[in-house]
Amino acid sequence: MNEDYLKLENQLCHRLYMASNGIVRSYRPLLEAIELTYPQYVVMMAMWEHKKLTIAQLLEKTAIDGGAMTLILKKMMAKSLLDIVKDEQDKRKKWVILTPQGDALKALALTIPSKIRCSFPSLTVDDLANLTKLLDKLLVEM
Amino acid sequence: MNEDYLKLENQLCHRLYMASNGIVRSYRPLLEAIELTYPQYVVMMAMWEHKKLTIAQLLEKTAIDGGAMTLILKKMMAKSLLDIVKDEQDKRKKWVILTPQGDALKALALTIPSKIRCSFPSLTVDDLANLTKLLDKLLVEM
DNA sequence: GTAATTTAGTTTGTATGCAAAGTATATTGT
DNA sequence: ACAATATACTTTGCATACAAACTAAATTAC
Repeated sequence: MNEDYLKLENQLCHRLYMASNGIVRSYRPLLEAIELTYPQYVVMMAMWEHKKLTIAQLLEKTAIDGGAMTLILKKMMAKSLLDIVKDEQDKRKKWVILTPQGDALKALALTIPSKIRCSFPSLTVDDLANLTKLLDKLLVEM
Repeated sequence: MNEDYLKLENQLCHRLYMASNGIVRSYRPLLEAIELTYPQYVVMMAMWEHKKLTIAQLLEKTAIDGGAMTLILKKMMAKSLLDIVKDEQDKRKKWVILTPQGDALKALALTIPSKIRCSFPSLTVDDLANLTKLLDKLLVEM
């Protein structure tokens, strides 16, 4: 119960908090160019890959909050990136469907990952792999 | 420019996003017991260590947004955890000062770090050290 | 020594995370 | 069949991140 345990400098959570905010900050200028916020970009990545998902599946894949998702999907539908249609069998379900415009946006996003990668030159490929592995180990316990 | 680069599964940013939200989520029940939000806890950790900081110093140490900080400090002052006083020399500056009540709260927070640690048993001490090192490497480039 | 700039902090507007409550539909138990 | 429960999603209220605009005070430039 050393009181150093409460020093900010010793908090993994604070590093994660700063790193997550910082990463999103570094995406922002790139995403502004294609008029997406970071969570909207996360939704688009899921949709580019799967083309069609229920809202529940999208929530599970993106880990975005459900309440926020409703608003995010509304905005993205208003921009014609997605369509949302009710399931005929189970009327509680809704399908999110990638539109041709949404799919076309992928071409403009393709350069983003490498640009971001270039913002962190000191991190080696090994560093990134290790960080990924450690974060996955953390994430499975949540 | 492989299109796998846009798969959610391959995004470090998304892992950071989920890990940061998840960690804050795991602190929430512990912090509710002492009526603090996570950013308020971060402010308190800085104040427990330094007792007295200008708002600018607090912003620098916590990496909390300036606009958000104004509101956070107002709430914490309302709870008598902190006082805020203007600097006599430089009237732009304000000092944030830990109150005795704020200092006393530290005793109730002392058990938090070890409780959080216990939520992640699969992460070894080495894992935590490595994660810290890698996040620091990322953070210096921001 | 006054204008221009910088610094410290606040305010405003938008987007999100989250809990809790609410709505509608489907499933289960009996 | 019908009541109780569970599932899918939305809404509401609060806390925060962030950019941009703003105020006030200090510093710099000339």
